[in-house]
Amino acid sequence: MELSTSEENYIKAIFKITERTGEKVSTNALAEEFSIKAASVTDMVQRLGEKSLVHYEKYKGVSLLEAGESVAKQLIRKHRLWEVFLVEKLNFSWDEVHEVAEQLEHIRSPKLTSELDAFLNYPKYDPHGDPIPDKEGRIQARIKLNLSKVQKGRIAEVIGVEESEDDFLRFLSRIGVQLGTKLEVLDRFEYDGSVVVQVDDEREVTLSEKVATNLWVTLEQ
Amino acid sequence: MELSTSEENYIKAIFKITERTGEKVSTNALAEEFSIKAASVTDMVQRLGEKSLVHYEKYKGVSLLEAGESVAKQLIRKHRLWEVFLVEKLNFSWDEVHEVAEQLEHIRSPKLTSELDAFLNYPKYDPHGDPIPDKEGRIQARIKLNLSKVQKGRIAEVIGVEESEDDFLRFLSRIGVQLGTKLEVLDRFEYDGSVVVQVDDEREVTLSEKVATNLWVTLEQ
DNA sequence: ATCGTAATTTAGTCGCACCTAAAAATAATA
DNA sequence: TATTATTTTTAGGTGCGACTAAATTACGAT
Repeated sequence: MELSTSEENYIKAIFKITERTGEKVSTNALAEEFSIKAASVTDMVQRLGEKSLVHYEKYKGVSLLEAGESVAKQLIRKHRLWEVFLVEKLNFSWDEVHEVAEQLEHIRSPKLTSELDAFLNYPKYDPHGDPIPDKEGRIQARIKLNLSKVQKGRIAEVIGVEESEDDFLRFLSRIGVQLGTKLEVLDRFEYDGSVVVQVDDEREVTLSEKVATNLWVTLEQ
Repeated sequence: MELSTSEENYIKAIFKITERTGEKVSTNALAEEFSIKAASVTDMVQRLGEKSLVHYEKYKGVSLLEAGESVAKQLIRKHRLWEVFLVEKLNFSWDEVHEVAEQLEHIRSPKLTSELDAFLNYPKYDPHGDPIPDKEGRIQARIKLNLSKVQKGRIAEVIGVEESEDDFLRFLSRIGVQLGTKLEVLDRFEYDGSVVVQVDDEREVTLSEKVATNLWVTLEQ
């Protein structure tokens, strides 16, 4: 079935909000997401319901049916593959990619997607550390958390940043932190939120709370 | 000014048809191009006229104004850059690229275009041998003609193919012909349209009329 | 359990990009 | 030149995806 860009965006948003809240998605939540009016959302979700992409009951919110879920996963796959491409091949920084990837994800061409995947060497995660669904929509989940939440003694691997201002990225490169870097949390100071870490079993560095909350990591084991 | 994909497509088509015919473009010609009705075209060219992208007079056809021409050239630039990308990096063959490039050319991101250009090493021509406009829309013209039209004694450089069936591409690679190959026309047989060429100052090969008309070349000097 | 507020839907409108049918202008031909 | 044929435009209509205003439903507090 051929979907419009708008329809695709609704489906992706429903997926995203469901993932976050676990609940059926309200018209208001979608209206909020797109900065449009709830009445417009009602229109659209009714149409998506007729196409059997979502389950919709008046006043009770909307959830994805299987067909819709598969559409959402393909979109996320394309979005994240393009993000990898933009960062690795075209010198985009982590926070410049989103807007362009929003456009690129709607390009229709199975060959384009699979060849891009191969060209990028079948990446498993995007530059923000989020997993890239495979052709069948399967997602390699891993727990993604803030460095500021990691307990003393644990070893964490850097998988992304929250916001990537130039200045912050320069700071990271100066202390030798990049994607894949292992950080052992040696100590945490609750009173100012700072953390002492050992970078790649070598240097010891103290990171401010701001830095720590900007770093996405995953735990070893 | 933000243009819709449709508006962009009209502008590109007007540019293309003007280039081919040299005349003002008729509503019918555009209707033909998009397989839609002339009445719909009238609607659109009126809107484009109000936006000062085209010059339009009732019953007299339409032509691009400067603003429109610049839009057209940027679209052609993006289209051809993407074609190079698809062929060189993603293993698309020369005749698979058009449809996807039609979609990709509408992506809005100046950074994407300029970085892609750099990533591809500032190509001057696309896989069909057509020139890629630079950032300012300037086009490096070169005369593109069929190998079947080249006079005896002249040296021609292969710059593209018309249709690229797998079988034809395999044949080319077998006789050592690829983009950039120099062909000296040793002889031409008018009665069956075949041509005898010397490939890269080495092998001598006879090409059928069908092969010769499928090869786009440019002349030395 | 009821009442008031917040959330949601319905009804009607608008621009875009197409359509059909009919009218008008232009071009071709006798 | 007059008539016919073709091209183009106008007028009015449709679905999409947004809107506003008004009606309806659901929910939280008393």
